[in-house]
Amino acid sequence: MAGGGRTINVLNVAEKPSVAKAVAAILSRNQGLRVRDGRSRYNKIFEFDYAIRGQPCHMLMTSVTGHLMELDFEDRYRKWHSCDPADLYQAPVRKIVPEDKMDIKRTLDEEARRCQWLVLWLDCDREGENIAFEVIEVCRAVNHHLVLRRARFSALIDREIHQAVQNLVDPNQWFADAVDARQEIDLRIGASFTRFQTMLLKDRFCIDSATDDRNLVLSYGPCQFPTLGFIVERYWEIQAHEPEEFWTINFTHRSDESIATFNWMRGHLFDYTCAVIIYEMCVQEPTATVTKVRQQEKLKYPPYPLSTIELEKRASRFFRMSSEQTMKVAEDLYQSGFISYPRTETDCFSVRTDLHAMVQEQQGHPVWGSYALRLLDPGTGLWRNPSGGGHDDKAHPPIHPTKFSSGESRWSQDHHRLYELVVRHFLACVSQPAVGAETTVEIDVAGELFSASGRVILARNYLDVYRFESWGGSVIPSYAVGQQFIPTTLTLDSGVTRPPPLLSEADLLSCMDKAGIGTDATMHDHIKKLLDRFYATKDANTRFSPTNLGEALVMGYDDMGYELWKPNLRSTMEYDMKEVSIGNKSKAEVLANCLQQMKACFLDARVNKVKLLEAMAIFFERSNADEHHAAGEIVRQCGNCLESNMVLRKNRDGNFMVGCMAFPQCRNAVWLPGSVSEAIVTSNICNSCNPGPVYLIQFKFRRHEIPPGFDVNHLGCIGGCDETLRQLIEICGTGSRNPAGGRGATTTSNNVRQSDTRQRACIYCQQTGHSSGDCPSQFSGSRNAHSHGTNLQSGESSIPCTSCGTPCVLRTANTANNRGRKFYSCQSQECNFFLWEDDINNGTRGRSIPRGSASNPGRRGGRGRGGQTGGRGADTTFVSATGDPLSGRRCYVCGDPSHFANACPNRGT
DNA sequence: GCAAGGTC
Repeated sequence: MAGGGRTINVLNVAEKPSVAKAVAAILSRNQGLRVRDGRSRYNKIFEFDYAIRGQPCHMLMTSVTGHLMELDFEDRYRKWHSCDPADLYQAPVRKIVPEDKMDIKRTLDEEARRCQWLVLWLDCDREGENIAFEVIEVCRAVNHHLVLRRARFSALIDREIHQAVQNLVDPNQWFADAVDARQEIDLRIGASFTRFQTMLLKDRFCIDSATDDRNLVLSYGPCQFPTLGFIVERYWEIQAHEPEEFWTINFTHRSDESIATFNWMRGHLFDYTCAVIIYEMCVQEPTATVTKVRQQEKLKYPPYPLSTIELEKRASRFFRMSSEQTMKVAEDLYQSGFISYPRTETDCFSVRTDLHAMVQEQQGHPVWGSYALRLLDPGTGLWRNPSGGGHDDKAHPPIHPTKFSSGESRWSQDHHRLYELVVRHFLACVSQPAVGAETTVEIDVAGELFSASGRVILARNYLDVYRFESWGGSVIPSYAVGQQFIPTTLTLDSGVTRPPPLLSEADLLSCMDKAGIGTDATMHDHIKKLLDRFYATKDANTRFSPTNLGEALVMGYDDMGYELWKPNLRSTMEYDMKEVSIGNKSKAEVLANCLQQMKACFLDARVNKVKLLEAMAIFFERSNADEHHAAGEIVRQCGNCLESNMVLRKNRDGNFMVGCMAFPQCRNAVWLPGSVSEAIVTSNICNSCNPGPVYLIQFKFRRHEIPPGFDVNHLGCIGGCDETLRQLIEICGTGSRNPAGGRGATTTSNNVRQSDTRQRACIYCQQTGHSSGDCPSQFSGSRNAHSHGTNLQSGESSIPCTSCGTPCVLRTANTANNRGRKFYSCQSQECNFFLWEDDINNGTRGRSIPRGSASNPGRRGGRGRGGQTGGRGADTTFVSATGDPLSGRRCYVCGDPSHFANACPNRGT
């Protein structure tokens, strides 16, 4: 770039009007800056003269508003019935400027024609780079000779902007490619699954949530579904929770000064007897000896500078504002100049930011003005340079006030609240942390350790301005090591574990942030979409529950074994995009790979659509239109409800069954041997079974799973006449599973969710249709799993363990909650099967309890996995707080010193 | 009538 020469026209394009204005003001130093309208009313054109490396330039500075183009399928694939949704994985796509962006395009067309250079001032992230190429495409189309240059800047600060324009670079194709790939994948997956599940389910079920079901769309998207997944997963976790009683010892001590509450350092025990024994020891020797007194200064730090997600989370927590409303109000405050750009990941201020000036602006405020004054007074020592949270999007600063206001007349309550939050948060960030003095005291009572702590606030500092947070103080008496005293109260108290709460909006945003679902600018959109699509609801406490529709969809895909509702898919895509953006992988390679996998997944989901239909049928009535869609091959008429047909189905785990189509109203089912690898309904009819016709099924068994003498191919009948099938069911068992706990059993709704009409299964063979009392497998001789290997005494009640086949013995519980209640427990050392006797009559098939949680016979797996469940902290291992076994003590049940009562094998007999 | 990402 040689200096001097003729003046050239330079078209500068920013991502949004505010950036165009700011850059123009900085570069022109407000000297000779002219403004005129373009074709779009929002996107003004600024004009000024400037020299780039000595080259005199007439600068035209304008903007777009985000993406200029949209990706969509070519016209002939746009109509929903125009093609098979599977075709959308290779249907041609194109980028076009949508109608509402045409006026911006016209401005660019007109201005680009008369310019020699195009300088791109888009945000310096991947999306910005992609928008840069959209602008290039539009401008180059009207002017092939344009010289293309990219300005790289990380903040709208004088030095940064001048430096950027003097050091122009090339646009980064890799960054733009990564976004192209993301757009295409999102479009193809979203459109194919949305069309598929909408067309599959909408007319088959009476979905009552929609007011007008002609417009009902059951959308699928790689961000909205994982977001729904978080809500459903937590909901299932709550459903699966079984309260457990626990016991804890509380100790208080009152002195002249105050009262101290000492917490048991074991936390709590689930074994009542163990707790009682320890409690009795404490009662017998109640003298407490102080073993430790620790005094510490504790600091409570102010929050990091405000990013979008934190703004949304805090507005939700402090004001119960929805993230959508927060962003709407923040946008308005930004547009009118009161706060900085509200979509930012950055949570640290640049060292060049003039923080003092920002604080000075606030000193006239009637409420927090005096705090601002104290901050500015070096004598108070209140000022502290803010620390950062380590995030920087290199495009925008943290959200902070940009203009003083003591409240505008047109502001709504939410405007007032949000502006106040932004200002107080900012003032807190540049303040000293609160200081407290904490005292922790540990005492020993009969070998048991207890602790208590107190806190005195020494300096509130930032808490004076950040009224949304508090830090409680509490006073306890003074203690000295070796001091002894007698408790004021010493009690054994019970409590129960509680399930975790439903996800709040702040929780949901955290989950999304952690899993990389959405961006700061779109997270609230995804949450809103779930509400708009009737997939979830939000209560007055900002907590989310899935609707029947949302739960059914997730359940359907879960039953298929797919994690389409989990965040992994998005994370993988994000990883691939990163690879494209740094040149490790090509766009074509990532697209081909991802789309091939997703198409296979789509085709597979379509084969297994019966899972979605079954899940929907749990919650919704079938509509008349469904008559034509049999979800399987008909085997016979149902002999139970006499209304519907029995059809052959394959489960997620690959096992076959024949079930009534009226499920869940009718739960008649015949489970087939677990060794079946293939099953096809034939047109052959059984000659002996009634009422007919009963169509024969061509089975293929896995060779290594059936005994010698049986053929791998078998033309069988499920009507009851088939001896071979009956024997194989006895030998190999069936593929049926214990229905997972925690879903569909407890919530009520006006939809069909039939927990109480569940047909009970026989505990021996797990078939429905008969009870355990008349199970045919009980009389069929030597192949019975439970007839061998027994060492039961005669007359002792037993059942076979449905987990491992070893006989279970009947025992009597001796815990506080269940004293006297009988239960079966498996005799095998390797198996943890457990079943309450009275549950047998409820159709429960028992459960296995994890090793090492001896006092926890009731926890059910459920669908909820991972994450914390409420309350269960300490296990019941009988060791002291230091980890040493309590010396000299023995199991109180059997006297054996090698273990304690909680691990005693004889406990409860 | 589908996605998610920009932004007004």
